[in-house]
Amino acid sequence: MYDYDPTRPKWEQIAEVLRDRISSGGYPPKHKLSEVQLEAEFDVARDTVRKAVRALRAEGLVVTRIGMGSFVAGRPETDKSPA
Amino acid sequence: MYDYDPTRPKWEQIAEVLRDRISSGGYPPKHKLSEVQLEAEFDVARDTVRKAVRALRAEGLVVTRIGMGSFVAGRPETDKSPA
DNA sequence: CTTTATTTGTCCGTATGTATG
DNA sequence: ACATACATACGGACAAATAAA
Repeated sequence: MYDYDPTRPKWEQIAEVLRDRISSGGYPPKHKLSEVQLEAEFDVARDTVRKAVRALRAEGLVVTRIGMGSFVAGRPETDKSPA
Repeated sequence: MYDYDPTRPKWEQIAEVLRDRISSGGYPPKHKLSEVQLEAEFDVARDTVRKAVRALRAEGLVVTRIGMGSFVAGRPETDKSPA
């Protein structure tokens, strides 16, 4: 289980963990971030997970599509799309 | 119960007690200072408790976060934040 | 096309706690 | 002691979008 710092919001701490997984490569581009899955892993309400994901989305680290899910965003420049 | 010195503000005396608990380790870092709880323990109004907490906050002994609560501050040096 | 399942979006309410008046 | 506002956190319910059978 996770040891949450009571002086800071859970969603913020969860966002940090996810941000770290993304930057470390643990969560590669296209990796799916399921709300229900994160809800279970971090043992929090969906509302809390959504706040964390929203933060990452605001940072451009993840993209969300209704009915599909949230995914780790590929780096803006270094995408292998042919010119 | 507490024996308050009538010649001095209650909040000041309460602040002293709390300051002592913090420095003695009775209240370790991250320990929560609930206004409701202190209100009951010291048998004073919430305003009185708030004045005491405000004093400790001004001294940097506690940190307060909106919607979360007031907590004993960790020492400035021993923060686990990397960068 | 319809049904089912999955997932995000949005709204409701409840509870706790701080900030302010 | 009361009321209002805001922030966190939890839980439920339904809608919308997507995909697959």
